[in-house]
Amino acid sequence: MKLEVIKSHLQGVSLFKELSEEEIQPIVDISLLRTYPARSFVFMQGDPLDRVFFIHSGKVKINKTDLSGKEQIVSILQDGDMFPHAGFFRKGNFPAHAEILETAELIVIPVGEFEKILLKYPELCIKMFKVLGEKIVDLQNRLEEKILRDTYEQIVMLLLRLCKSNGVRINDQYKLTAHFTNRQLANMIGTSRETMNRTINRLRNKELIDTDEEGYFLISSEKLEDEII
Amino acid sequence: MKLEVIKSHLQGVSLFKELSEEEIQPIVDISLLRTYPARSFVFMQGDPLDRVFFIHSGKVKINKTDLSGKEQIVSILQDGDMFPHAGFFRKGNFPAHAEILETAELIVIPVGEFEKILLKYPELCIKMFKVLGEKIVDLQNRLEEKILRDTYEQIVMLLLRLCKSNGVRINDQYKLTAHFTNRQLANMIGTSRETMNRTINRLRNKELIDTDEEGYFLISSEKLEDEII
DNA sequence: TTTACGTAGTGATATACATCACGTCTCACC
DNA sequence: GGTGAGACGTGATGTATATCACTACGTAAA
Repeated sequence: MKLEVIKSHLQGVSLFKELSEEEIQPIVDISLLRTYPARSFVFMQGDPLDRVFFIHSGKVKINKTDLSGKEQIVSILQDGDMFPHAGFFRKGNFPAHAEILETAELIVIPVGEFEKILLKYPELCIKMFKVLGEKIVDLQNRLEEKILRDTYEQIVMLLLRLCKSNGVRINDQYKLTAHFTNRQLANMIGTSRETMNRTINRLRNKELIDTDEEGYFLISSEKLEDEII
Repeated sequence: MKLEVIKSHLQGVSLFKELSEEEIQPIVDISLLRTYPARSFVFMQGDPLDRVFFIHSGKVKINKTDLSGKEQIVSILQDGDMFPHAGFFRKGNFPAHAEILETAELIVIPVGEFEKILLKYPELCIKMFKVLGEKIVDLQNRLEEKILRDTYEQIVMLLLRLCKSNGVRINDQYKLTAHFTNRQLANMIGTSRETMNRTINRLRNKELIDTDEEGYFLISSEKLEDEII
C-alpha cells in the first residue's frame, strides 16, 4: 500500500529517524511520493517556497547561476537529505535551482503542514535545530576555506567534504556514491575545469585518489588530510 | 533593580521581541548581565559551547585565524544580535573567536537553559527558525559572491551588506554605526588591505561613498547597487 | 622630545590561476 | 558509419590581484 511505502521511506530520512510509530503517522498522512526524471527541475530559483522535499532515491543538484551563465553548485544531495534548509515560517522563495541528476523519488510535504508538525513535536524541533546548525557550520567552513586557502587546498578539502556527504567508507578509503565531472567539481568551489583537471591528476599521481572500474572516486582521506596541515 | 534592567535589555533583542510579559520572565530569570572590556575575548574557537550571548551594547568581532595568522572576519555584531548561531542540542565547541571591539554589555544564558526555554515556547522556536534561516541564506549568498564575483563587486556587495547589518538610514544614505579599518574590511572578504584601500578610494572618487566628520562611512546604497547589475 | 606602532596611501613586481586554443576519446543518435 | 556534443587532457598566454617596499601621518607611551 502506498502509505506504507511512504512510511518506510520517511524512516530513512535522517530528520525523522528515531521517531515513534505514532509520531511518524501524521507526517505520512500529509506526504506525497513523486518520481522526477533526470534533467527535470524540481523548482527554479525565485519560485514561491511552498513545499519541502526529502530524498528517498536519486541525486539532486542545488545550484545558482549568474547572468553570464556561470554556475555555482551549492550541493549534490542524495537519499536521506532534505531541501531547502531555509525559508520556513515566512512566505519566501526558493534561493536556488534544484535539478534532478539521476531519476529521483522525492517525498513532498506542503511547507505549511510541515511547520505545524514541527511545532507539535519538540523532538523534531531539536533535530531540526541540529540539522540547521550543521548547515551553518558547513557553510561557514566553506566560506573560510574559500577565503583563507589556495585552490589546491580548496580542492583537497572539497574532496574530504564529499567523502562525508556523498561517500561510503570501504576499508581505509571512501568511495564516492555519485559521478562527478571535472566541470561539476570546479563549479562547487569556483575554479576552472582545467585547473580542476590538472589538480585531480596531480592527486592521482600522488596516489591520494583513484577511480574504480565504474568511474567512482576512491579517496584516501587520511593521506589527503596531510595535504592541508 | 537588576532583573528589571535585564528584562528591558532582553526586549531589545530581536529574537525576543513580541514576547509577552509571562513569556519573557523565565528568560529573565536565567539571564546574567555582564560587561566585557574592549580587546577582551568572550570565548576562543574550540572552547566548549556552554553559553549563548545577546548583545545589549558594544561591538563584538567574530573571527577565525589560520596557522599563519591570516584572519577571516565572520561578522561584526552589535546590539540586538545573538551569537553563536550553531551548536545547540549537542555538546559542541565554539566555531570561532569572539573578541570585544567596543566595551560591551552582554546578556549571558547557559545553553542548556536556553534550549529548555526554546522548546517550551513554540513562538520562540518559529523566531529561531527564522533567524537561522536568514543566517543560512546570508552565508550562501556570501559564498556565491566569493565564487562568482570579482573583487570590485565583492567589495561593493560587502558595503551593501554592512548597510543592513551595521547601518542606519539617513535620508538617501546609510551611515555605518561602527568604524572599519581597511584591513578589517579586507579580512571580511579575503582580499588585501592594499586592494581594499584602492577600491574604497575609487568608490570615493565616484562619489558612491563618503566619510562623515567622525570617520563613519556614508554609503549611497541605491547608486552602489547599480555597480553590480 | 623621541620612539614605537598602527594606519592610509601608492607605485613596482611577482604569480596563481583563468582563459584560450588545441587534440583526443566516447557515446548517443540519425 | 558519420556527425555532433560532452568529456578529458595539456600547452601557451593574459591578467587580476597579492605581495613587496616605501612614504607619511597620527597617537600613545617613555
